[in-house]
Amino acid sequence: MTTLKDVAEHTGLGLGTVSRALSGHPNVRPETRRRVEAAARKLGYQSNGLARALRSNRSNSIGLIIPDLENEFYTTAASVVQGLLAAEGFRLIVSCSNNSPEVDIELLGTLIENRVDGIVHVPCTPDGSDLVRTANPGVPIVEYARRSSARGVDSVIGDDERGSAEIVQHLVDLGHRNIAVIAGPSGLSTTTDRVSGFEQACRKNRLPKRGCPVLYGPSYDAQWGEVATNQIIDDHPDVTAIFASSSRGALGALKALRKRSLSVPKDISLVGFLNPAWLDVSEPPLTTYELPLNDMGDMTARLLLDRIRRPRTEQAAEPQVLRFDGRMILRESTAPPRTHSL
Amino acid sequence: MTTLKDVAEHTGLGLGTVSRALSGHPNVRPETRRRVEAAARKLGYQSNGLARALRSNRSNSIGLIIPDLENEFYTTAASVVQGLLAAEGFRLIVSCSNNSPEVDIELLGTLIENRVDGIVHVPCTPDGSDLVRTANPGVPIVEYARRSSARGVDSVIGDDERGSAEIVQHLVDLGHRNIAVIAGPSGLSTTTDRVSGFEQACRKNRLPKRGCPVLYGPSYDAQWGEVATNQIIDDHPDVTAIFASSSRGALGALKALRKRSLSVPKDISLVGFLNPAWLDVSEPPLTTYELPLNDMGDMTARLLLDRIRRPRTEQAAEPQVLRFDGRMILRESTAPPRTHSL
DNA sequence: CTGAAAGCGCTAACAC
DNA sequence: GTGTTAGCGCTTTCAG
Repeated sequence: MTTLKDVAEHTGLGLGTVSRALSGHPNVRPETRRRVEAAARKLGYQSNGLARALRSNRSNSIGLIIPDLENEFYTTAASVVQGLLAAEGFRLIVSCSNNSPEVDIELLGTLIENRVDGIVHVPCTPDGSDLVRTANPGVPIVEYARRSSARGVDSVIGDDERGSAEIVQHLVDLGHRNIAVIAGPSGLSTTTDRVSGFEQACRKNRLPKRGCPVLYGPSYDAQWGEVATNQIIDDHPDVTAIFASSSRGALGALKALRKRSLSVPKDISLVGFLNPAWLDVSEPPLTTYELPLNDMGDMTARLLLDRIRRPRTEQAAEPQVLRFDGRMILRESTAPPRTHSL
Repeated sequence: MTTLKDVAEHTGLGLGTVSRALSGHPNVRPETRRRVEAAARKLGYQSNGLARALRSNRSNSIGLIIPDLENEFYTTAASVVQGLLAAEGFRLIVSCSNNSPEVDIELLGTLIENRVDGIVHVPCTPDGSDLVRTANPGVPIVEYARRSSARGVDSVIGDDERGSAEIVQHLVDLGHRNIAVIAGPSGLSTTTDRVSGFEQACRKNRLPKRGCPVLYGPSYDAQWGEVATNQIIDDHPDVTAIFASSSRGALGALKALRKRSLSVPKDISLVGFLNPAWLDVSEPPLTTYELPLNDMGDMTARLLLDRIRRPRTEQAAEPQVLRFDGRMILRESTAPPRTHSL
């Protein structure tokens, strides 16, 4: 592979000059720059980013850790963040923890090892980015979607609590008093917040506590949604409405209900959470709570860039928590509770 | 940040020994290794991957360029590939070209600059990875899903042609003779292959050429699916079945049909292509052609690893083209052609 | 404006 | 087994 040195020798110029010419440094005669560029092109020169990053101590890359590459909730964020960062000259290194805390830690380590300039992190554990944060106070980290107890870390999250409360209230308004929630893994802030919103609404409306089961699961995926739904139908025959607190969970619930030939909303009402593209061509179209994912991704990228670029002294000492409101989307999956038995 | 040198000084050992101890080199006394490890932990040492990669000329990272981060077709591949590579000690750098040839080229350049050990590429143009290939004959590249004219590049693709032909044949068997296809951007091999399969089936069954319009579009996304569907209904009233040749296209078609209150399959039959998770909870569940994405992703990763690890001389001189067969999934979106007018 | 020189942090040869 | 040394390819002083 041709190096800067090769170009220097080829042009008879010094290494420094060639470097400056190629990196757009002002103090270079236009004529010289042209010569260098011509030689570089001719020799097929490709600058070595590793060497540059090592020397200049800036890698121009940002790490992103999401728990699931096949969940639109996270890939939307990835997409938005990558778009914005690319425009600012940063590369995005996307990695996926599969919701495993061990992998998560390991990935954080690798990112640090590769000297990324900043990290967007969807933590898989309550203490989240803490380990890395303490080991490495230098790298700016923004937590996305879920927040953790890590200190000195900004976060951009949706107002899950309020969203949950709102959507449950809608069910109550229709007359439901026995509502089940398909929750995610306990310990994640999203789960906690969504369940908390649910319980808040229950309390406010004096719903019977034991008539409103909360099913914590191993993940947010469709399979768990399916299992949980079957469990609800089997073990809680009084339940007339299900709140699937994630998009994949809703998908699973839909599948389970369909397999059992239960009609939504005639036999049972179903609401989702989040609004993936397919949710309004489902049978039936699902009532849900939409979060402004584009704005959230946008803000995540901006916040991180700001942390990277502004000297620390200028910045707010306290980490920021930016919470985004969503809105309910009424579709056709809810109705007053059934009067017949299943 | 603490460096190897710091650890060396702290332990009173030489730089080389410390390096060996930490990288698991056999020739180190266990006792010494323990001491080094303790010191490293105590000082919060984080090895610098950039320096290692620069020196050892191996970055342990693989680049992946996909055209769309929000399309499950590609993210599934990303997920599978990343899983396999992670197990082998490689990092995956995911980037997204947004189907823009310029961005695509640029991303390839960045990957090369950062000295990735290999590249998985979904090309956005007919000549694909060619530019980089010629500029940089050293880096192994595997093209995924779409193949290009680039020389010396392996590819792993689905048998789009046969899949198309099969699914169109199903429509013909039901009695349809006026079938429209919502195709993607012309020039992509997937588009070409799918259209070619379609035309093959048309010819074989002597369908009227001008009664079977092919709508090429700007992208594979849902919006184009919607636009195309409207166009078909408006401009081709004889069409009784639509072949949406991508998953997002099918989603758009479904939305358009729903908006016009056309019933599938009573008014019009609709088949999709590929089988995202939500496709069987849609209204109606869509008949489609499923590709073995997991196997394809798996093979992509293996092929690339092999190219990276095996000396070039041992390898097949000719680039390989691995074509994967899929299978039709019959659901409820097709029926004999309508006998009424719309 | 340009050249020379000093490293960034690490690995790999080579001596001991 | 361990220490020493020479760079990987680049940026960035510092002189001129």
